[in-house]
Amino acid sequence: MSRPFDVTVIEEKWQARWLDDGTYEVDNDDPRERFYALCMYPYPSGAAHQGHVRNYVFGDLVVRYQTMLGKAVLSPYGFDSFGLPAENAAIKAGSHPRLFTEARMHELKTSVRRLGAVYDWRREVYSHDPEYIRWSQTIFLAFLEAGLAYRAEAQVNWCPGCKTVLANEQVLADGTCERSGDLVMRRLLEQWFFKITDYAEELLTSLDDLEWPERVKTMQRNWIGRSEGVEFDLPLTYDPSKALRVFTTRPDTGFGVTYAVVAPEHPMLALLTTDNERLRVEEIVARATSISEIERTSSSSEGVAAEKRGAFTGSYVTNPFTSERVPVYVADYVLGNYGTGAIMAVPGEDERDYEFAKVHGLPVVRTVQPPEGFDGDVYTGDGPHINSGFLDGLNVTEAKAKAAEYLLSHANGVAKVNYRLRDWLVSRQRFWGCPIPVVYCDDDGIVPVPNEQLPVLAPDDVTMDQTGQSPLATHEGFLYTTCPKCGKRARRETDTMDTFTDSSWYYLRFADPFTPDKAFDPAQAAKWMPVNQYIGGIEHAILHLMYARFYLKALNDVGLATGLPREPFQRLFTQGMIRLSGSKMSKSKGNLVTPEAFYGTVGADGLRLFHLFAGPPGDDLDWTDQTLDVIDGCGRFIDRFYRLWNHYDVNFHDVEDESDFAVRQAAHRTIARVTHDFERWSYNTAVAAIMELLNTVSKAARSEHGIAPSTLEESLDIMAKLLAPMTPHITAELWEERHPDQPSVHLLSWPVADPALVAEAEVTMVVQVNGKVKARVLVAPSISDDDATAAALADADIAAALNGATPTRVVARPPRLVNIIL
RNA sequence: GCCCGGAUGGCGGAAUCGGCAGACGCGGAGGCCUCAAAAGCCUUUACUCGAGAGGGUGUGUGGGUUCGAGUCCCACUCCGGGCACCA
Repeated sequence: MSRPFDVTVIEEKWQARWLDDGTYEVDNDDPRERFYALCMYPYPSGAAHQGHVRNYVFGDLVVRYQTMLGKAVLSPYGFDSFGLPAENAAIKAGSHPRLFTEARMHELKTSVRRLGAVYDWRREVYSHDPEYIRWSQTIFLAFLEAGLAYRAEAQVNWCPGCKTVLANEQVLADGTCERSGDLVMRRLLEQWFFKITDYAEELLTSLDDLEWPERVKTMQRNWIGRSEGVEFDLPLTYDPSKALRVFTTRPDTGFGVTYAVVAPEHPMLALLTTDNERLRVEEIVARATSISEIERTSSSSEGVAAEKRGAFTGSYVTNPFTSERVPVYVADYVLGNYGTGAIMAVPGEDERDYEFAKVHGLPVVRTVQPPEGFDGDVYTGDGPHINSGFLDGLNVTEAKAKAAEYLLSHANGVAKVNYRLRDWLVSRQRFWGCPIPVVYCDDDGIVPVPNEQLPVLAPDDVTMDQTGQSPLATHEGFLYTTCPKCGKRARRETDTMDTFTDSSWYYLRFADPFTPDKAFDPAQAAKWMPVNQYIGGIEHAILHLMYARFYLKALNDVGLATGLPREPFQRLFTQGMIRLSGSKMSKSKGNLVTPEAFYGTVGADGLRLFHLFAGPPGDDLDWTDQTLDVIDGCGRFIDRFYRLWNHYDVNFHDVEDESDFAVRQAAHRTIARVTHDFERWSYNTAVAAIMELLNTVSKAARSEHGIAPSTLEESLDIMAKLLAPMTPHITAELWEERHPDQPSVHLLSWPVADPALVAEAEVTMVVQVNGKVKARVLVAPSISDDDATAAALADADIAAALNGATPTRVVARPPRLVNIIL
């Protein structure tokens, strides 16, 4: 498309200007009201794609808009620069991940600048910066000292092909390794954990006060998975001094317990297993621990080898409700790391127990009377209890309370809250991450690396080969060191931290990136925290956002964030994904439409306007055949604005008259609309409002009657200001041409609508007869019910529609509507 | 299976508090300008009956509440997402 101006020259001029002038640099002692706007820490995967563009267009609009509102806006940028893709690329190319990463960082930085997004680049941070590593390690050691970091054995994802542990995200939905395609195994390994479960309750309850999308909050609530129940003892029949401890949320179904189950990992399993049953039990345990998680969890749905999923242990326990003995089974459908790792099984009221009972021929007792007509096998709803002794007749809620009370006094029962949330496994057997700063000494055990020896950096002279093992584990210079306590030879930890640790505190370093002697000065960070507006993709709804919340709470508790809020992100906006013919647009799918394709035609401004206009920011965006036409339309709009600005085809009259008043009203009402739309994240309607205004002003200016110069100038200035956060380049350029004596449009105040012009002298009131619109009359906005009714009945069209009939009722809702009922 | 979210013209979408359904844009149709084209500008565009004036229908389906429902309530269908043996 041909443009009436040189888009590339203008855009590059202003991008250089903003950067060189430090227009969006902001100091911590800035006296203005503060606003912290932040887009999620990006992984540097190369030049920006449309997903990035969408993210940064919204972010940049917030930054520029809040600046025009007179605030000191913190807008930092940095890179989540550790991670697997760089490591894999380096292995493939036989080079160092740093080279690959820094090249990608450069590309991404160049392309966000080309988009016109503005940042305080002095504050740039990136995860693999030795300084950043130092503070990441300091935080780890503070957690270690506080007992929030600990080492334990854990079942992890093990890829036999790569001979390494994988993160959950690296395991595909079918249970195979994303890289080698091997079936991922479970393995018991010593790993580092963060005690996020200590914060389960706070992470859950403080969600309530966050201005986050309900969807994200719900996902986090589900992930935390709070459930209230009772933990109690099932005494062993052959030795009642010993007991199997179980957790249940349905103590009311206790009379229906016909067996008990322990997880294959349960510590009492050996004790429970009798010689006769040992072989079969060991089979179950071997299978459960060696097969993939997917295989273990999917076999029930497919009914594959159902009888192999569990076996009788040979022992019995006593049901405290009935005093009857029930068999104890081992089964893989009970998890070792939730609750007590053992359950009471109630096949009458639990689907999973029923499935198992059916296969193993165990009795089913129903304890809740299902409603009439219920024909299922398992009833989990409410109803009066039956077959339940002292609980008979009670509903579920009543019976739960009474049964819990009974267990408290008869079975060492205790009310208990369990969470689905697990501790955060942070060890990664990877090279391209932040090294975990501890050493292992034969005499002193786990010894933290002392502060003055930080950061612990991975050596550069490594060969990234295809063995799949981290080169740290075999690099003798790195591996062997001296124990900080006793001075003897000791081994370094060769695992690195999950990269989610880096993105859990970067927003704090952004607030105070210059402090040389600590991760951040809480007093400085407190000036900006919490982030006023956080913007990112819905795909981080659980992991990143949960981890970052945990970090700030933990940093508070270990004394590194004293005086800071406990929640990092007050408002969150999650933008929709870009889809191309139904699937997510991504580099790996090779279906990218790069932003570069548009810079020479509609420019960054046109592309930005498209992303704002295309639909609600939170909705997914379908990239279709029509999309290119819409993008052209956005460029066309900018051209029309440019031409009107330059008085192309405009007729003038000298003195302002009624037509000018109408134009001015439209302009001021648009200020009100756009401002309101910005506040409620409705950018598509804000763009539509400005388009409407341009149509109105153009029409007036091109009419034979023409427009007063003062009216045109006022309207154009208003439009330029309203457009400034959306299409920053062209508005800056035009403003400079017209107002060379003034500061840049971006440094001016956001326009305020004149209330006198927003107010309406007359409004259109709809008159209906039996709910159908029959006439429209002009009335004063403040008209009374009676006057509105009178005005409606006086209308000629209404008189005709009534045709002499007498209304049975008139509903007057002035000034919008009067409805006459016959 | 459970939990969220959604369904409006040919398309993306608008309707903020229960009150004119379809703003704005894309696409289409017709026209102006031009030797011609591109660009630009103007008109028109939910469906349907009608030459027209005008009428009827219409927000996934079926009910309900109300003077009035895209909006609220009940039941359902389809689509998208999250979680998925968490006892």
